[in-house]
Amino acid sequence: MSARELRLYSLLQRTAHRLKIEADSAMTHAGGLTTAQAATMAIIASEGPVPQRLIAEALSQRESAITAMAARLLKAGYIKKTRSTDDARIWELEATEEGREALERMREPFDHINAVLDDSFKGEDMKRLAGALRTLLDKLEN
Amino acid sequence: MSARELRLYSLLQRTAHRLKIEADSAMTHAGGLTTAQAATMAIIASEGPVPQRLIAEALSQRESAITAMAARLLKAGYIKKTRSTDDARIWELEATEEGREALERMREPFDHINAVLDDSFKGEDMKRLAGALRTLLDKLEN
DNA sequence: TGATAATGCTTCACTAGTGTAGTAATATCG
DNA sequence: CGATATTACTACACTAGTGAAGCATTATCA
Repeated sequence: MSARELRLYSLLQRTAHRLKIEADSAMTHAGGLTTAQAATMAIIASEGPVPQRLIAEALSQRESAITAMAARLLKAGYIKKTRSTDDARIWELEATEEGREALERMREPFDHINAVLDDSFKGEDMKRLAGALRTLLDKLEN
Repeated sequence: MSARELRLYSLLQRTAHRLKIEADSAMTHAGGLTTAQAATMAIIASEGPVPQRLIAEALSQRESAITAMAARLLKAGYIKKTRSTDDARIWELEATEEGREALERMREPFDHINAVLDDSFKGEDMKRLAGALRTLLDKLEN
């Protein structure tokens, strides 16, 4: 079976897209963050004060995407930006108390998404799927 | 192993995102279409004159997304829109000769993407991955 | 040390999607 | 038959990303 026959590319894209919609719906319903914002906040909250470049790397995105995202999170009052004292080119992002609370509210809807996933394929299959995705991602990131 | 432990959600999103970038790069290099445009064109070209609603369904998208995409494809001269004679609410989309040619040019870059996929996991693994994704997608679409 | 390169971020125009609120056109039903 | 609901699409404001060009700041090296 080839990727072409299985239409693997479009299957992957469509599944990721639908899953994102499901997650966004659960999250905006719980109030506060979108999935993209939650992904960014999760890094900022756990990694302490973190330069934008590292966030871009962690999310496989461009720095310009983080500039825009940081502006939205800043406007919402979820993060604060401060210049690094070591290197004046670097902006460090840090979560505010409000940001941490918003992220905390996302725990439940995110559990829902994980439940959908856990429900779809159990144990060995799940591990194999994760392994396959990781292999592919590593290949794509060289 | 749970979805949470494996960070399956973010792994899936990130992999889909990176793969899309790879595909878009190959396709725009070959000239003409983006992956999103190619996906839409593929349906229009094979399905003959097709109402926008059906394209939205096939791609798991909203109709407003198809309105916008159709406008871009129309502007590029790749499709034509005609009112259905049966039902005056329906716009039917059809590929122009130029559109078919552009789609044809995407065959090679798309083969490249499939090669990356075929290269990442062979035979049984591939089939299992496709099966897992399909299961999940079906569940999400109810 | 001083010119040049590299780095971190921003800006801009663009694609691509959601979701909500519309507008015609068609279907349905008392 | 006419009121009402449904359908197919559009318009709009928004999020979220790319990619290229540009601007300070820091690093590198002849």
